[in-house]
Amino acid sequence: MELSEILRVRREKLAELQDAGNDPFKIVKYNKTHNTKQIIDNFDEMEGTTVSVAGRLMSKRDMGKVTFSDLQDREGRIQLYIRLNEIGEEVYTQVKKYDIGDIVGVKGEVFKTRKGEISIKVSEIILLSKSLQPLPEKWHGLKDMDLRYRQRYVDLIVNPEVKNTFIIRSNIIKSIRKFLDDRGYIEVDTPILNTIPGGAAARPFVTHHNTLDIDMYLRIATELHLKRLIVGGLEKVYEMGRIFRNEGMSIKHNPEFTTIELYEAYTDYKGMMELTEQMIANVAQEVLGTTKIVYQGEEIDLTPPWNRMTMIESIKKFANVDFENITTDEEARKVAKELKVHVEDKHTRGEIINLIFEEYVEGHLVQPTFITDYPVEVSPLAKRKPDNPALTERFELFITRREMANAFSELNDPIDQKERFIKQVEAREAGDEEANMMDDDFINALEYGMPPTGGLGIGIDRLVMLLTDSYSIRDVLLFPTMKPKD
RNA sequence: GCACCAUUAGCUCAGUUGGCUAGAGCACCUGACUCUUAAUCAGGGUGUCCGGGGUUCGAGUCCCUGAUGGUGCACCA
Repeated sequence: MELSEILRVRREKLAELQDAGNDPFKIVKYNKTHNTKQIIDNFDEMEGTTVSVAGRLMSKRDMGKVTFSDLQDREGRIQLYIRLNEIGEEVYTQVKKYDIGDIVGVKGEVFKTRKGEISIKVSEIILLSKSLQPLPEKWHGLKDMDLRYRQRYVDLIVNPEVKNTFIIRSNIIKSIRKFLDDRGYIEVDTPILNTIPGGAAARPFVTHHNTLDIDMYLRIATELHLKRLIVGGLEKVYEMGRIFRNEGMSIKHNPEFTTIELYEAYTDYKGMMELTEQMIANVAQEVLGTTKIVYQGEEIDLTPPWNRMTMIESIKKFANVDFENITTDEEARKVAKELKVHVEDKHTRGEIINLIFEEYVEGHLVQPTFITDYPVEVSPLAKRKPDNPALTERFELFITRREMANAFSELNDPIDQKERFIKQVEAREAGDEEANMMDDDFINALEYGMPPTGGLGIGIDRLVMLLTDSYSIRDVLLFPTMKPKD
């Protein structure tokens, strides 16, 4: 295949270097003393000292016998001042052939130009890697979403805010770990390859194990394994990791995404509520330095305590219907019809409450709000409220109209749990592909006795979106799922 | 899954009612320049107009179809 001129020229430059015995790809290391930010931030102490830095050339201003260039490393950029007299004719001729995108190591004195820009007066420069592909244009960057997602490495080179998002993502994750570790939690790893996918209502990815000759499922949640560990006496556990759901993609859904689930013995959903607001506020404070943030133009106040409302109260408030007075499935269906919420004959009162909530309430929940007391029909793993067995000790957290967390007092009654699994299996047999499967071993674990336990799950990607003001989940995933081009 | 929009040079984008050899800026190439910073100055267009059909004397432009992406809806406790 014929290369365009722009690609051909760079390959020729590389071949020339190789022919002259200067193959940049044979260089194995470079000793740098500083990064660009250290020099910029500490200029007063560093002026006049000799440093070595390494990075990518991002621009070039060739003035004949002097060349200015900007070197970019992870922390920032610094200007290079490359003077013929300083480095000699032979090296300077090489420098003239350097391209934007090349990786170099330089040594030189820190100084400030007449125009006041902190720079390095280069005394030694060496090509550490040749770039054979031209970078996108210098002030518009890379805008094509398709290219940005498929070639994230280019996006990261030319769009600084992208790099920043993923540094914040890393800091958020570190901050969460520290928060939980400081409270005596232990981090665990449970299987991603499952023979029974459980802990959530979702369609799994199916794969095959050749030696065992069985189908296996990628996990859709970590819940059931983590609760087994509570049975085992680990008392406080968490797992942060990737889960997989074979469902649609959207601005807030990717087939693989990251959650944290945590379980703590001897507490309940109210304990989880406090932990949730403390943890998220703490993360925001540590990572962003504030608990008052802006998401897509809306101010969000993450300062605890957050709003709390039962699901039935929220429906009363936003749909003007009081389910305290609606006790039968038939009445509930009638109300749904009046509210123009589509329900089927099989739907029960609890399911209808949930459907009305989704239709009428979610869209109002901008500031952090805990919605509590979910119907038992939509909460197959949550403990019933002692004074009302139709409801569960559960909450979901909503911020910016999005579900951010889900938590409950964990159901530890093996007989009740088995009955709820049976109901799920019936739903599955009736065609609901997202209903839970029977997990006999999990029931067995509960039969040994699980202490009263609070459990919590948080969508890490959605939290990162919130804290980095990212519009799409794809903007917080380094390599979002993409369809192959051909 | 449905609808709408997009796809033109390495990148960011123009391209009129269907009309002559498809344009600009950056990048790149040649040359000048020892404090520039969107460096400047002089010269040079490097292209599968997303793919495949069709209409037409003539298609980047119109029609059909496919691909990928974006957005909305649906799906997703």
